[in-house]
Amino acid sequence: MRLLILDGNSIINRAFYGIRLLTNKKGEYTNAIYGFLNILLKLEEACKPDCVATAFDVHAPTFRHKMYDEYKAGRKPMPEELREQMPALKEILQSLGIKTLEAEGWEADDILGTFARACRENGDECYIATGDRDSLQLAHGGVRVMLARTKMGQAQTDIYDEKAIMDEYGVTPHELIQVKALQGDSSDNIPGVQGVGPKTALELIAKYHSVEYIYDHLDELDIKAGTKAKLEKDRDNAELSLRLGEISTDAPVDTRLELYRLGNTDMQKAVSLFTRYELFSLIPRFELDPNAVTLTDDGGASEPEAERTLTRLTCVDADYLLKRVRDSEVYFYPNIVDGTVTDLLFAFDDEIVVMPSETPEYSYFVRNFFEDESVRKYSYNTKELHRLACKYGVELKNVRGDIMLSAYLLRPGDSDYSLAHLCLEYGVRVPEFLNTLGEKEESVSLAGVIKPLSDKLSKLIDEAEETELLNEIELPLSRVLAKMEYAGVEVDKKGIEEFGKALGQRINSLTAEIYESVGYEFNINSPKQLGVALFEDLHLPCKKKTKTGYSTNAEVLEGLINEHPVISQILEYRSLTKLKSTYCDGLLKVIEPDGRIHTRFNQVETRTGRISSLEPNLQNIPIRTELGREMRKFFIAGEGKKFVDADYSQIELRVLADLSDDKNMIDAFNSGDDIHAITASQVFDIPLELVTPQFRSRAKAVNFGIVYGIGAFSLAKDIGVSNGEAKQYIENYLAHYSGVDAYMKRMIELAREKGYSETLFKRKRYLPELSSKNHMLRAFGERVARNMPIQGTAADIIKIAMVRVDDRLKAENMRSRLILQVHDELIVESPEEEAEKALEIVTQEMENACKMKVLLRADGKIGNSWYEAH
DNA sequence: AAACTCACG
DNA sequence: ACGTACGTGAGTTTT
Repeated sequence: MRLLILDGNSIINRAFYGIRLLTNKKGEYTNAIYGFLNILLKLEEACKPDCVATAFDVHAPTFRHKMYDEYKAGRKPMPEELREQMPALKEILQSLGIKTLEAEGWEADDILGTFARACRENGDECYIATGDRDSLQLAHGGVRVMLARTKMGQAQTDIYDEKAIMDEYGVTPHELIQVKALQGDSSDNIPGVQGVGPKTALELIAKYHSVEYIYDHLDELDIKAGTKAKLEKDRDNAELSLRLGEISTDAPVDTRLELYRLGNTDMQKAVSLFTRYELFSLIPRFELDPNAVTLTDDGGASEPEAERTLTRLTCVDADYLLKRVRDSEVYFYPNIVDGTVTDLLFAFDDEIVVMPSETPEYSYFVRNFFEDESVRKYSYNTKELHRLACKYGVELKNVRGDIMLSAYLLRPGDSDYSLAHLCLEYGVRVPEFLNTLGEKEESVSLAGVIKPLSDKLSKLIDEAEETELLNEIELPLSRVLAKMEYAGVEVDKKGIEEFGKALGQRINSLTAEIYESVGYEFNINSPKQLGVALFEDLHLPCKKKTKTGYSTNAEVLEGLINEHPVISQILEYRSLTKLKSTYCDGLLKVIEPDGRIHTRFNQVETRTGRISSLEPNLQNIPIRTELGREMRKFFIAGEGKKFVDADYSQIELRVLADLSDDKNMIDAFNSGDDIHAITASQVFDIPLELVTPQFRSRAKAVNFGIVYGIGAFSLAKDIGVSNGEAKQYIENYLAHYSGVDAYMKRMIELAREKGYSETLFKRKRYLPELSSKNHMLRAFGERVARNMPIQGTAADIIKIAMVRVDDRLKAENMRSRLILQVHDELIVESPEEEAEKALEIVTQEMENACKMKVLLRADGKIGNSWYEAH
């Protein structure tokens, strides 16, 4: 038989420090559990054991004293975030049928040693898994030690047997104890011989094999006088160390291997624990069957749902299917391959009807089905369906539900909204479907979950009071976004190419100048090489470090600008290469055959409710520097058209004024537009007419800071004043805008009570961080509790505006089209003769999207390019 | 895959 | 005593 036995404490420690802190939605830490189970899988895969056991330390009551010594010796006590995870891990291991072994007064490695001896004596194979090199001494007589390492987040194991240890250390495993007795180990309180390090110790043992022999023959041996003296002086310590360093082999544990055989998984318990700790990706890897259990809404488990048998039917008669869905609620799943919708699969009770994209009638069916207003449609990822509708020149009408959008509203921090994953999270059974060849057909199974998931999620959305948000904002928005993606934006390809070429030339000459300044050639793009060049070879003062080396970011470099001429060359190099690679080369790669760029808007990405743009990201096209801004000249309106661009003026601050109901701030907005100047006048107590640009800009920074959940330190850094001064600014601010002060406090309190923050439109963000024992995390949660309602409400408002602009353009039969959104800015491409009217519509709908205590102002402009229009 | 840097609101 | 503002996506290098 083959046994795998783990040093639980050692492995969970590696896991904890190797993976960043993770929590489930209740705020329970899970990173060490996740990491441990990951390593366990790797180990099982590597040695294919018949039996598995895990050993944990249990210290005797006298441990307290030892702990104090250890603490003094520099060993850190187990952090609270890790301690909390231990009981959960043990429970999970038990549910997987893996016994956990503990013996009071014994350490885990003594238990490992005991099993190693038992296996040796009984002729069983033994694999010992640990992160601690001390256990290498056990690797003899057929016992192997697997050293677990977490290298860059990846679990890795190295297997050591007797030979591998000889090869690496030049001594036998048992002799490693002798080596350690001489060199000592401060973290284990093993004194060793003062002044003898690993090198000398290894040398001595390789030559003489044991501490005893060395001391018995000390006079005769050929050892350097200095070393001899040290050995003589610490003889007692060496002998004590020998006893301390040897792992026991007689811990009181039951070593009968048949007790530890794999295969006694408590499926229900395991699945519900994996679900509770949200270890979804591990469920299939541990070969757990998510259908073994049905989770009740409160997180408990009940008897599994009955197996459903699906029948698959390929539709051969489009009219028949059209008739069958008329006047009813229809649940269907679009199969998406390479980003485009192919087949549509309709779920009727337990019959799935497939409309394959290859059928001649597909196009006829799609047009009629999409436009049929009598069908109440429930599906998944409706934005893709709306895009398909654009392609066919029709509209997808009467969409009542989108599982992806509902799932996003319920848990906006998740990163995986695939149907399979949602079924795990919400405990929906995935019916299996095998075709006539006996192969699984995933798309059929997924079609089968559309209705049960829709039902479950819509109930939860209702309970969260997010039904209106879903129906009035997100669902209609998905259609608008699809149309924007479909329309795309025209770019001047030649212009970008030439700009890129010019940048390339300047980059080349800068590169040469930088090599000249530094004195040799290196990769300027490598922060590592650049750090060496600046801070070692040029001896520039290093002010900040990252966790891997020198920090070379723009802020650091700007601080060094007077130290050396190469700094400004590097800064220019950085800004030019960024422009060239991300914007010129990057955009050229994604121009489609129609000469336009079709970005994709992600509606289910941000935790605050904003949308994001990807492949390419058109929400971060340069504007802050003049050269970067040039890029915007290449985004142009089509032939005979204009860009109509409108952006909200200070929407987040206006939202804050409204939400906080701060009389002073509301008055400020209603009395004039220059909010930053008014703030400066109030915070710095100067008459409005006397506010200098410098004070205005400081006030602006304070305004931003307030929205972000400000700290004095960061504000000070941002505007270059002392810490105390920044603190004074914030205090003055909150004294003048006392409504804001009270509001911020209320937001944190409310979020702590409810466990989430929410926007005016009830969009929620869950904040387990607020109940964290970690100060940093909790402080972060508090900043988010202040920021999310503001950023999120602003996001909700522009979404409403987008839907209304789209509706108006349609209602007025216009050919103008919304094409881009950049958080507080909307861009419409408009036939020249419609531009003025489009401008009026956009600004009007933006300003009236939401009735607030202050006016929402939108400024608009018309131009031939994005550069001109913004 | 992670770290670093930097573009935007 | 600690580390330091909210929200994103992409290119490059390094492990």
